[in-house]
Amino acid sequence: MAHRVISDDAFLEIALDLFRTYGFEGVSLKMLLDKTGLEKASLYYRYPAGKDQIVTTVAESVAAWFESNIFDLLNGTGTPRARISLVAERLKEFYLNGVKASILDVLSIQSGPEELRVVLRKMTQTWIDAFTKIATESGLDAVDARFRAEEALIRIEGSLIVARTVGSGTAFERTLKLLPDLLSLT
Amino acid sequence: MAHRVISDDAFLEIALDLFRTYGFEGVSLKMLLDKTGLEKASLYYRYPAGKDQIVTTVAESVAAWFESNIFDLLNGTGTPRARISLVAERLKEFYLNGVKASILDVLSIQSGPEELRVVLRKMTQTWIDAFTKIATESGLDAVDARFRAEEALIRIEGSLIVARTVGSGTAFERTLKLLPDLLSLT
DNA sequence: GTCTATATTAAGATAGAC
DNA sequence: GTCTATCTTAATATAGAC
Repeated sequence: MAHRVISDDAFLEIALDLFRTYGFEGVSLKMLLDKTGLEKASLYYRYPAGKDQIVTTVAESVAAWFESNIFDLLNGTGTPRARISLVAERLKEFYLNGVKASILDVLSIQSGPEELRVVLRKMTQTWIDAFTKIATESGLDAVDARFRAEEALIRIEGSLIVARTVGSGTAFERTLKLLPDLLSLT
Repeated sequence: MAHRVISDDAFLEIALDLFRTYGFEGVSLKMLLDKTGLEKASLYYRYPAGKDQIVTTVAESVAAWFESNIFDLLNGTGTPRARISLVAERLKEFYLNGVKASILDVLSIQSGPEELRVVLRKMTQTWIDAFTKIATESGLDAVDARFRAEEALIRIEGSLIVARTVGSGTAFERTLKLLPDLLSLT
């Protein structure tokens, strides 16, 4: 077969889609090779530590995406309500109306490298912190703001599970609509 | 090695613990054999269809346990608040304060047999129905009751994920405490 | 930096003795 | 109804040509 190339970004996007769909153990190198067109040895050239390194890189790239597309926006300018409504739109796209799973869910299962779980734990904390901050801006005291921030993330994750289990994104879309009120935003 | 026997119930309990910890693809037959003491051929004698059949049987046994320990109780006698508080206790035990994962979460990932997802979907619907019924008894209209029932399940599932990701059961235990209010129970 | 070819290990699965 | 022994396939991983 002739040389084939695929950018690192395109590779990671395909890998993300596979991992969030089938989980770490459910994705084989063969699936990654078939979807990306790479050959096995080329994959190992890019990621010498194999699947462990790929899944960790995927999680880091998602964390980076959230950083610049969700968290920075939450901490940005404009009214809290305007910011959260834009965040809800982007979450809706990232999770494809509840069709695509959360990596905080699927990849936090006890499998794969410990380093992966560290990345996910840090991303979770950053998310809760950002929600806490925007709730605080709306006048809530620190304890209540953090409480509501955790509740908001809980409902996002929980509604994604229910969406997946019953096969309908309704619950997830309703959660997104409620986000401003959940965080008590002005 | 001498003959070893293990009851079907004990086998399924060990299998449940493995599957909810490592997921379907994360559990190998070898892990099941090591934990149960059975040999491979004996396992196939009990479950000719192998891992697919085992995980489906596990899910069915959990569904049966919920039926008689959670759903029947929700549909039983006593004030709604008294019933839900007993249910919360049992959920706390089943999920070991948030340490153990939900099979509606871990086993609903796109892996394993389709039959498994059917069992999980049915169990989810039964759960939502039971929550809806008890909320209706407290005076909520049908639409609002169902709405709150879904929210309650969403928060249980979501708080289990957050508990697992951050490594603390606090969020899950708080959800259980809030259950009566979430369902607006009298 | 990607390829073909090969090696190694583990997983799922079955045959047949007891 | 469990066991030992064996089989087959798939997964991870590497060597070396281009």
